[in-house]
Amino acid sequence: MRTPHVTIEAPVASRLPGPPPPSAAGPAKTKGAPGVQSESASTGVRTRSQHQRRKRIVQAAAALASRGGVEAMQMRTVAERAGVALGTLYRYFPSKMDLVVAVVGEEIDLLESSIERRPPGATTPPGRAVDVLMRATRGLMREPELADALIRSLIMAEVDTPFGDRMAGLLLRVAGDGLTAETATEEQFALAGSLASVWVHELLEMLRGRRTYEQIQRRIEIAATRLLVDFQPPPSA
Amino acid sequence: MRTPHVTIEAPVASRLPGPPPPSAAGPAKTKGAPGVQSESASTGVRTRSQHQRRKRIVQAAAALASRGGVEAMQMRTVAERAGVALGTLYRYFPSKMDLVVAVVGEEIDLLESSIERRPPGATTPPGRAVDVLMRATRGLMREPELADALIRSLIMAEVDTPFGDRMAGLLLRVAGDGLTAETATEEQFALAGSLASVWVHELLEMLRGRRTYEQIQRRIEIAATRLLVDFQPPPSA
DNA sequence: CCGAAAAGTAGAACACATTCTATTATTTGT
DNA sequence: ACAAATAATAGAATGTGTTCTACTTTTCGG
Repeated sequence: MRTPHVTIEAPVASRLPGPPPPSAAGPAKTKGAPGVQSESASTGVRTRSQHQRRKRIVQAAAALASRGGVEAMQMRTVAERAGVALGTLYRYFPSKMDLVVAVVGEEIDLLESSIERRPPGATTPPGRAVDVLMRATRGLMREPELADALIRSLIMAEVDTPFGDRMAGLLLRVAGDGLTAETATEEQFALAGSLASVWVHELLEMLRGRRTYEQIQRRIEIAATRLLVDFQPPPSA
Repeated sequence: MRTPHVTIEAPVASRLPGPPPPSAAGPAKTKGAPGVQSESASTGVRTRSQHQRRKRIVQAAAALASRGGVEAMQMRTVAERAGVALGTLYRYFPSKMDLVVAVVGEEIDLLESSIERRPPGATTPPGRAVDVLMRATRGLMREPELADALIRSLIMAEVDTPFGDRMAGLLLRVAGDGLTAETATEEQFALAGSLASVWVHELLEMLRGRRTYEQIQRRIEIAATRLLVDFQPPPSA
């Protein structure tokens, strides 16, 4: 299982071979066509009660993680708090990591809707990117234990981790004023991705107690300024 | 223990409170002068046999990790292969992570001496940085299991992780032609650090099978070009 | 409504990091 | 060289993720 690939293989489509139920922590593969995609079909869910269960599980997990971090989020405890059997929990989330990924997914959803509600106001691409990243930073700082748990686990995750990609996409959108993974050049995409990874790293350093909020801001600004120079707002040119 | 800090406290000097013996997984602080460095004083070791033990342990650990990755590197097995008791192993390395850090330290040492032997030939700062990073990448690729194990563990590590810092320092040296953490500006240091974190991230993606060597190279080049623009070789100006 | 398949449950079982205990070397100060 | 201190050892014990078993409900096609 823990075999690193190194050479890309199949596009890593569906990871879970047999698992029949909902599961599909699969934050998905940037759904081929950005059209619809009823979450019922995608996740292979059957009934509504399964959605309920899944939600209860993720909720319980998040609540526990908000307290003592990943270690407080013990599978037995999560199952108990969610009112499901341990076996069921494992049916929904084949490993603790998958559960963590699901929790993170919700957090990112939150950030994205927050961005939509109140878009970054800065006038330059780097400015907007920094704005978004620092907003995300503050959000995560509110629940240090959870943030710590989530970020680390995500990095460790064997499962498909849309974290970096989603962040990169988000940055692309706000920095490139409407750019998407499709309309951006490969280079721009790479740059957004780089900025995202710098952010993640700084966040980790902060959680380790080796950076203050201000230091992170400074470093993110420095990196963003360099990395996003070519993101001149498309129209004005 | 798993409490993230968020607000910097004491400069996190010595982590191990009481542990009397060797320990000091401390891959050291980029030895001031690249000259000698009797490994006896630095680690606070007592006898020679302890050096032997320590070395045997790290060796056994590395060997095991080269095979099945972190999971093959089980503490019991390491202890056995190294010919020490489990308790002793834990006396030297309070946790598996510490052991991993030690193994990584050796790898980095290897890279550094390789760099010294054959310095990057490129003429631009970004070029030299890319050279070094890709050389490191190739080195790690030779033992994917080990690389995977090491990188992940390092990122997860609660312990002081000189990884990023050492890499940043190394980049600073090769890119800024002789710059050190001391002579560089805070900004340059931050930029080198950013590049290092981008590299680590790309490496992880590769180990996950989501990047090819070529893609990494391309991305590193893109990021390095932007991040190291101000690193103009100091003299020519 | 019936029976098979799928999902859920309770709880035992297993694996591995980490800790603890009792005992036996080794080292060290004098 | 001797006693106290320190290191090492063998191995049991603990904690938590993960797996497995046997059994009960739900769901669903007919």
